[in-house]
Amino acid sequence: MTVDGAEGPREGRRRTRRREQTRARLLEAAFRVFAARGFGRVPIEEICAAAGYSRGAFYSNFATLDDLFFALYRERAELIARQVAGALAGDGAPGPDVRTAVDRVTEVLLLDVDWLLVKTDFLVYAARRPEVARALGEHREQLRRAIADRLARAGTPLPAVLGDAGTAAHAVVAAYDGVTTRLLLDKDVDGARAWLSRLLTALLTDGGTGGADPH
Amino acid sequence: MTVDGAEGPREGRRRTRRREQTRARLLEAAFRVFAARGFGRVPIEEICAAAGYSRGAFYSNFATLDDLFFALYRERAELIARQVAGALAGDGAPGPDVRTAVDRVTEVLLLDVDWLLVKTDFLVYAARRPEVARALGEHREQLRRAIADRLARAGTPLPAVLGDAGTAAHAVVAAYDGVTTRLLLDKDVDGARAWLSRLLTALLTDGGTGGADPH
DNA sequence: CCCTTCCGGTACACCGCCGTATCGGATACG
DNA sequence: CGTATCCGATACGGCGGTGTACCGGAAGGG
Repeated sequence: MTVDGAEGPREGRRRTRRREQTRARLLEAAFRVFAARGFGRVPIEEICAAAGYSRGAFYSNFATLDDLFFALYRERAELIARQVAGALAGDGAPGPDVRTAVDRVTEVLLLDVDWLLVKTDFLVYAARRPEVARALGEHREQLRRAIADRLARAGTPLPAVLGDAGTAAHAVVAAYDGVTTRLLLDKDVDGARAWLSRLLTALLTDGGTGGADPH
Repeated sequence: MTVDGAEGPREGRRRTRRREQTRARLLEAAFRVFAARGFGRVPIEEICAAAGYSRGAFYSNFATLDDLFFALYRERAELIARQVAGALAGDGAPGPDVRTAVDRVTEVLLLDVDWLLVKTDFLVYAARRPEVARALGEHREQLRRAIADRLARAGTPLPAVLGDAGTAAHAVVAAYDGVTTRLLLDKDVDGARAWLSRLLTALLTDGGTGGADPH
């Protein structure tokens, strides 16, 4: 009730230093454990152990395991989104060089199989929870729009079948998802990158040979 | 020890009538429950209840829940494979009408969201078990080859970027997987079908407008 | 029509994990 | 440097699910 005027981070905590530390460590450990064993097969204690804590720390920072999982996804997804946006915006003038942009984004998106594992876990998790599905859908939509913008900026001749940049961006996302599926099974990151690059070339250009040949 | 000569289905069971019945019912119930709640979140008893049995029936027919899950996937996957093969082989002469074949296969593959849910569960399950991943990979390879054959038989001009029919078949599978991912989130089967059709058209032809417009 | 064989129901013991309550030690503030 | 506050470790009760042992009764075989 006191009206101490300052900028006021007054809502909630006071002893935030240590807390954030452990929270971060828990999230990081959770990522490793989830990647290795899959969400839903992981007891809370295992994450705590991996992070070097006991369950008390967990219950002090998260309400439930779903809670942590959601937080984890949010954090990493936003990181990736920023990287992708950076890779898309950061290239030079709105040149028609879509290929370069494609390769750069490909590198960001298909970097880490562990992330793909967790992301897919999150997908099936979301698929059965309308609320979560909406959130995930919006996040994907965001990415899609970034791609569409970049495509539009390029102003290159998109194949007639795809129509506008928005549709083409959908195609790009679909290709990414498709390649991901295969990558989850054969774990061949380099092959997947090459293959995605080739797929995108096929989608975004009318003819023209190109793309690295798949391994 | 008696050598009764007949054709001899003598290995194992004798009271097979009832048994197969319950096994089938358990599998069917498991499919429903897994689709609704996801593998890994389902206690054995829930499946039994859905099938109208008690846990005794389960343990009499399966060793573990993983066991049942695997059997379930095998059964359904082979069913689908047969349907796809049929749809591909069953169309007329090796005409260049790839579009028709595409649409027909699309209908089979994107028929049932429940199946896609279970299939994706199985994917993440397999992604963490090399043995299972190999098996699943081989099954996909089989499907891929059927598609490649059909594509080769069509003898139509595939875009240069994709190269041979085998590569093009990979692209088809990737597109299917990609569309699946989105479908899991928005549950729009008709939209997904139209979209897949369009994607495949873009991939398999050089230019040419075509494909139903997405909803 | 008996009887052998097996199937599926029931009861039990066990274990893993969860969530909470409590407490000692660490940390920021005056 | 004292002290109020918070954080995370530990201990406990409880529940849910598993796997097994046992048994009654159904389904084929003769």
